[in-house]
Amino acid sequence: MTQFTEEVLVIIKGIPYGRVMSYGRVAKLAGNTRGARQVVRILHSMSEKYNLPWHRIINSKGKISITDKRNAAIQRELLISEGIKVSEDGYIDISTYGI
DNA sequence: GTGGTGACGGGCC
DNA sequence: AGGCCCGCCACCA
Repeated sequence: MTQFTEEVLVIIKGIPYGRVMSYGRVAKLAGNTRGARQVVRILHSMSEKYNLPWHRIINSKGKISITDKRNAAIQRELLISEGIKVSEDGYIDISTYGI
């Protein structure tokens, strides 16, 4: 467990209800501007056991970036259930819901 | 050691 | 917006 990883966990858990943040943004706040891919890894491996709001993480274009159709649909549902508007192809208005 | 692989980002059309 | 390209970096076979 590196320092960066801990920071990422704290930041992600700190994203308020109804807001979203991009991978790169999280990485930057955690202290590594180029750590977006590492954030992805952390989400993949720890989102379940650490109970992370992984659905509040989207890419810099404001779109759900998950390749797995199944999980992408789940993320969309979770966001909508938080009052966030998500278009059918997975776009979120980042200027409204972004941090 | 080594090469392929992403739930990515940014720059440039 | 969206496509293409390249840089990045931990992970895994």
